[in-house]
Amino acid sequence: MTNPISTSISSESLGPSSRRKGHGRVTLKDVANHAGVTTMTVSRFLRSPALVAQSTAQKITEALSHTGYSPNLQAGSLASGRSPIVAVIVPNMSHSIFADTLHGLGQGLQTAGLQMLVASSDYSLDQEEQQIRAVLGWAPAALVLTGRHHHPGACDLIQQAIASGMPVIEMWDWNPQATDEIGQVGFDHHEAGALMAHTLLSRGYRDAVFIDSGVREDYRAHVRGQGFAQAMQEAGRSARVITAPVGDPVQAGREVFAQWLAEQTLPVHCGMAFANDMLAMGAWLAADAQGLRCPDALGLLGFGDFPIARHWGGGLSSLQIDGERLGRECAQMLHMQCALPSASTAGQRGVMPHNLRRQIAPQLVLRAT
Amino acid sequence: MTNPISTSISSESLGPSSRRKGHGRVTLKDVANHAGVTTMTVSRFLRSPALVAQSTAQKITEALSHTGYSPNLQAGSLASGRSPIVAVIVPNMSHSIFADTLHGLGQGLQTAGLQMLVASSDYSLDQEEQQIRAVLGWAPAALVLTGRHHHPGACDLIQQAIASGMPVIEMWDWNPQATDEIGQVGFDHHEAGALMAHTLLSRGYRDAVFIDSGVREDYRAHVRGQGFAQAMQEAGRSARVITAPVGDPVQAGREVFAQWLAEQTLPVHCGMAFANDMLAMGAWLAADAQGLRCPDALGLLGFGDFPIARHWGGGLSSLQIDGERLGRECAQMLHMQCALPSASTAGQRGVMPHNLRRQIAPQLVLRAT
DNA sequence: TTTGTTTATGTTAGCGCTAACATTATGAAT
DNA sequence: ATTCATAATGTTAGCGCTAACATAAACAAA
Repeated sequence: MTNPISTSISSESLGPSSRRKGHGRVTLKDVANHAGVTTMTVSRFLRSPALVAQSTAQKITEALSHTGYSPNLQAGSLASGRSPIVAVIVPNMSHSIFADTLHGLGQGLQTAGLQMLVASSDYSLDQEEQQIRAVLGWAPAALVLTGRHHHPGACDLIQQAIASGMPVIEMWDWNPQATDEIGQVGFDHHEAGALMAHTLLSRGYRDAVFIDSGVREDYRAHVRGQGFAQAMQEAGRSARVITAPVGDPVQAGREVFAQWLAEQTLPVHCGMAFANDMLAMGAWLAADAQGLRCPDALGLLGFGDFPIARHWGGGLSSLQIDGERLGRECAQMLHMQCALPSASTAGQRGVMPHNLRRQIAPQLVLRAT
Repeated sequence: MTNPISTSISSESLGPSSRRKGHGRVTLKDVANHAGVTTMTVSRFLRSPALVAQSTAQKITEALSHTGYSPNLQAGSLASGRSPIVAVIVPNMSHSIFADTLHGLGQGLQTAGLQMLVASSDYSLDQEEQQIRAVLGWAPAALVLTGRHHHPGACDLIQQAIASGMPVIEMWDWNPQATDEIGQVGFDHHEAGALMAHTLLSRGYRDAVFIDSGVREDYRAHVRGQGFAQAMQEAGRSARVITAPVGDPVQAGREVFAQWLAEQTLPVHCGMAFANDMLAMGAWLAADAQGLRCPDALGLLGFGDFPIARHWGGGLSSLQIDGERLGRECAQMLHMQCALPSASTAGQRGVMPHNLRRQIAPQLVLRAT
């Protein structure tokens, strides 16, 4: 009796010719044996304690702690056809916006006892399809994707998933034409771009440009650029979009600004909208070095409102997206759909009261620039 | 024949009295029926194609694409006792360092066909234990934790996991006394703190303070503070550590600096080391506002070398930790241990050639401050 | 031919759990 | 008592897959 815990051995006698031995873990059977009941009773106790008698419950509780039982979720999910896993695919988890989103999503799911299987597609639709295929193998309770554009093969998988009753959410974007069965948690990037244009114009800049991200696959940034350009055009102004180089975004912002400035005839008085705050910060640095101050000579408007933005050069104006809230909203939407083993909601799966759309409106934050 | 795909129906005739119907997915059986072989042959083909005849392989390939089969990983893992899941627990996934780490880890695992189940403990050891318990239910291929301090209950779980042959890694820290069976990927925070002290002293500051994080549970920051203080003491200087307020770290840096400055008798000439770059940036702002310039009046040394650090006020000096690399190193270490179904490595699990330690040395980056 | 060896597939029995039904105690109503 | 409802537990089968063994076919060696 060196170790009182985990002395239990599965399949009691371990018959001489057992063709397959367990993997050494404590199983329901161990607990049941210890408590003097069947596995079903223990299972029932774990699932809905109200259904077992007080006296039995006590014995089981004792047996559980004595054996140190931890349920095998693979077996449980396989048998019940329900899984506590939510699969999430983001383009990149080190970008602060997606990191925030994952954080919010994770926290939100946790409270519902759901777990998060995460993969990053690295902004590649091909990879995304692979990932979707891989995670669907777990028959997750739900699938959370980033954006509305997917590889055709991925679309098939998504359709199949939806058809089988699995909730699917596209986040960080807004697709009014999406099937009513795909959740949408995000905002319209075209509109966001337009908002940036209008903001700059209303602040008195006669002209404005959009500095787009150099990451070719970041189509949401490009769409903002298009929205920006269209709004400018509709206002009768030039609709210029410049693409920043790839690499360190702050440096890219610096460079693209310097390049742009070289083409200008002084004195400059222009609005600049950026695909993200980092680019804006870089531009601010380059401008500041040239003695160009905001908001007189220039109006800089970033995107994302990263935590440092408020502290940058007296305050960088930006379009704030609350990534964490976005994640939490996804989680909340899933709470309603993944109705866990709450016997009441049995029957139909994926009870979606049609409010599968949550618009997370960007918040305009005007500061010194 | 409206839909050529997924016309297959499991358990062929769906006998009149089948007590349990499948969940509607395409199963191995469907593929096997279509190809005219048994499920075992299909399974074998998927696992090690070399073992089935050319002609059969072709029929199976055809059947696979015709049915759109996607394996049920729950069932597979349950039957084989192997799981492609790696469970990862971080304190917070929105902090850029951990986000970078997750990114690196995710990318690294992906290449090995491993998937990542992520949970964040929110810097709470209690929550961490819960999470560990939850993820262990999936009998993951490995467990990756952050830091070397855990709840006693968690330690039991970890020991049990190790005993059952599961690779466990503690990252972002360095515990020379750890069991040889717990992987260590990180660095010694005490030493890192000492390095910060020595750096400031060698730059000519006669005195220096450490600004600690206000997050009580961020013990790694506190340990750096202790290392800093001890090194200062050993150098015969004052060993002052000040704790910043909680909340927006940049703001906290501002405030803590202002407070500190109020206690000084001018002119100031002091080194300051910070628990992270954000705090340092805040202090820089407050100092700059007072006309105190670096490196003459002050020597600021951040920690983490966040991407903006190089652009902050002409360049913020910092101790760089490559979070992404840290994650990749973890992944690489796991590659070796989670030897996937490569028949050759059968037999013992967790073949660890004792090199379960990877020191990720912080890199000193000296800039303007 | 017999025997052995290899190659390709099939059979059986489970992995650990839970849905669905079956059964037995327990008490209340007739 | 008899009947019926309810509460508490047990039985059986099977989720979809794979390990381990068994078999059959093909060919070489004796």
